[in-house]
Amino acid sequence: MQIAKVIVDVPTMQTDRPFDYLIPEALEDTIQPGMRVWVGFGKGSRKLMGMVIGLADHAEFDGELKPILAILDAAPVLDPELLKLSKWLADTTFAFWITCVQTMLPAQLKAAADKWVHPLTPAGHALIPSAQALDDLPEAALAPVLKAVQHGDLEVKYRLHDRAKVKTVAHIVPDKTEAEYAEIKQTLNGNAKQQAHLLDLLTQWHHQNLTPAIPDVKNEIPRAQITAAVKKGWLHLVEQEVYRDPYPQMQGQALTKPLALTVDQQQVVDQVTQAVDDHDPQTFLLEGVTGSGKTEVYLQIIAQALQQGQTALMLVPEIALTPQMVKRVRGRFGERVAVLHSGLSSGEKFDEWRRIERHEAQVVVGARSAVFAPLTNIGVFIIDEEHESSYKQADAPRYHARDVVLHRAQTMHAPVVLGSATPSLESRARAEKGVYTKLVLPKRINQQPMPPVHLIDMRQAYQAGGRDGFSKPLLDALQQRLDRHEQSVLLLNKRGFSSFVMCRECGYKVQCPNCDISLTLHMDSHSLKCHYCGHEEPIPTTCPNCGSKKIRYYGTGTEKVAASLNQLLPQARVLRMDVDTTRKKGSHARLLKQFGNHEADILLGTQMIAKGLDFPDVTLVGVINADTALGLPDFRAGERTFQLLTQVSGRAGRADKPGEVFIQTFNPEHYAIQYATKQDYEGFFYAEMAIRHRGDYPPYFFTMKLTVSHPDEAQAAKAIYSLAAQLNAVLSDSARVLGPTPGAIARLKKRYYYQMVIKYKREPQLNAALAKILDETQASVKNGFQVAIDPEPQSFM
DNA sequence: AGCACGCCGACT
DNA sequence: GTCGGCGTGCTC
Repeated sequence: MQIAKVIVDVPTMQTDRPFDYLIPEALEDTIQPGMRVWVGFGKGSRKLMGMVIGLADHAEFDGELKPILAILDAAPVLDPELLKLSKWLADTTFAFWITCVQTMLPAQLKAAADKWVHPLTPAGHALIPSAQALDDLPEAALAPVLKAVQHGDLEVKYRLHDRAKVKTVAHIVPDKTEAEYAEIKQTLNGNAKQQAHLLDLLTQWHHQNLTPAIPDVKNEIPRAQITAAVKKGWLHLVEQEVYRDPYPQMQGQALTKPLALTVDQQQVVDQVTQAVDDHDPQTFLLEGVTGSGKTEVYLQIIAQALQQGQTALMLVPEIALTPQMVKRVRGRFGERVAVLHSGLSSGEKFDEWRRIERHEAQVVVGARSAVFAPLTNIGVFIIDEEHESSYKQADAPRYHARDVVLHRAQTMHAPVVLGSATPSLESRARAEKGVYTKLVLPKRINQQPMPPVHLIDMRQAYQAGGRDGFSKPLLDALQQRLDRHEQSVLLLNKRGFSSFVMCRECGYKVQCPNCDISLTLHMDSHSLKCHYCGHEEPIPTTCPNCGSKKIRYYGTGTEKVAASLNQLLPQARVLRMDVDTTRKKGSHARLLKQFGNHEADILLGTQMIAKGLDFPDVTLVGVINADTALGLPDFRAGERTFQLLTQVSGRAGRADKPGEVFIQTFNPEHYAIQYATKQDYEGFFYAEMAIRHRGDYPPYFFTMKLTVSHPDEAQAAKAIYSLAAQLNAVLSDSARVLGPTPGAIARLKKRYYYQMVIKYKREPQLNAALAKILDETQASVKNGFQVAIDPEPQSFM
């Protein structure tokens, strides 16, 4: 008797364990761990997707076993390494095992079952003439249908819909001999020109043994002719699987050759390739200033792994923002590269995933979730811009891609390269302790100096002739670029800022009815929106509170700044780039292309313009508000500000045209801003470490955030205090507990949030205690409680 | 999550 | 007397 251990697609604590299922004889030799299956679960005949996590020859469960109903995959979709990784992920992030499995697979493999009603009797037939999805029924029809099901007039069946659609293209296969085609051509009417042409082509294809794809010949013959020819038996069509290529424009291009390396670069490449050769799972921290040639170093390291017959995994923060990186990697390794990121359609993602799984791609470039790419025999892992907070997933499973990489690298015995101009404090501190090997690229390639950075004290800006948030020096510098036909980039640090509507008379701000925050102004849709729950309402003309007409817009959105620029520099063409103007797929690339084509003089945008921009004619970078993030109650505020300023500063100037940077700030003496001005990472690191040490923050302490929410505020508060008491009982004296406190947004989607943060050095009992808490609170989930545990949270609000 | 079992109010 | 409300407990 063969038994399969299956975890089912029910993400709850009680079901977060394997269940035993009987393997039908017919499936005995086929079924393997890592395959998705279809199983019945629970009373009734509810059917679900499950994942086989192991096989056994006897059941541990002594009740009656249900059988596996079907296997959904011809081959395992998770190999043993990834299957093990899924369990590790569940344990370390306090997430359900099945949730981890789902996040590791492309969305198209998330199979779900729909309920369909089928008529059984004439009475049932009268109600539902033919089979129909239960979810499609109008609300009102539901009750009588359910009644009919109980009476036996209708039957509910489960229909599994796997979204894993494979795209195919029809190919033309000539069915007759050349002689036969010639014969047919004789019988044609003289004006049947298209048919004659098709016969000529068929003759030619038959001769050359070709089976062309329809899209490739659709300009030569109309589709109708082909359909008619199929009927006449001249040819038949064969559907062939194709991959949806996210970068078709790169096909067939010649591969780039490795570039000559500087002495510094060569040293880095040598050290890492040595570790690749030795299968030495050590971690390198590559500290390289902007323009120091990190990418070429990555490419040559990857080449070494490939040469050994191994594969390579490279993570980048968000590919949509760094198209150049994909271009460079694909340019070097061509078709061997698979790309995985959120900008792809789910079909494209699925196809790239399958190319990896079938070993057709050996190099993967992707954003956070690409860390689960089904590569085998990985020779090297690379994380570019390793300090980026987007590597941490904000919702379950709350993993950090860096930790997953380090774990996979251990099992694969492969080295890891963490690259950044401004490494995270955590990584840099590990290098300090010798846990990571520090590598440095201190110089920009071509010896180009860093652009001079001017700090502008905004407390005096208005006396000195500044207007509308722009200081005089920045305005002058912008005007100068306009005169010289050079381009400028303006960064609006939007973190902690949003545009809102406020009444001048009574100070009333329009709030979201579901959440405890102000609504954000959107001029494009002429409405107020809640960024958290999606609530939308029209902009009021009078104050809802006091009835005054003196309602006006506040904030520093890019719209408002663009409007000011229009007034101050009327001749400047301004391109806005933010979440609003880049929401549509491809609009990001389109805007960048426009700017690259000189269709605008000034690119104005938020965080997203700080990354990967590379325009030779940009000679001015201006930061409108450097310090909006500094006021936030977040111990990483200084680090984030330093990183952002350093990053944008590197965007100004090229070899022939020296650049300049202007940073406007209300805190010119702040250490993060000071060190950023001097482009002094090491100085910043030691200053920040001292502060972290004083405050018992990472990297000196680990952190763990617990959040409890409930529709009733008192319930939520009560629950978090009881959790705090439970944890305090197991924590040692060296641990620090912050809170409990109400969440920064105390109410969200009609739920009240309370949270606490634990800072600790070593708490052997903590994980077990948290697991226990999760287990116990699960029982209360149906009473409206939600508990979330976030290891090393990125946000403390 | 879903579905069934189970124990208390307004109806044929 | 029954139909049906949703509390609670299990799912191989």
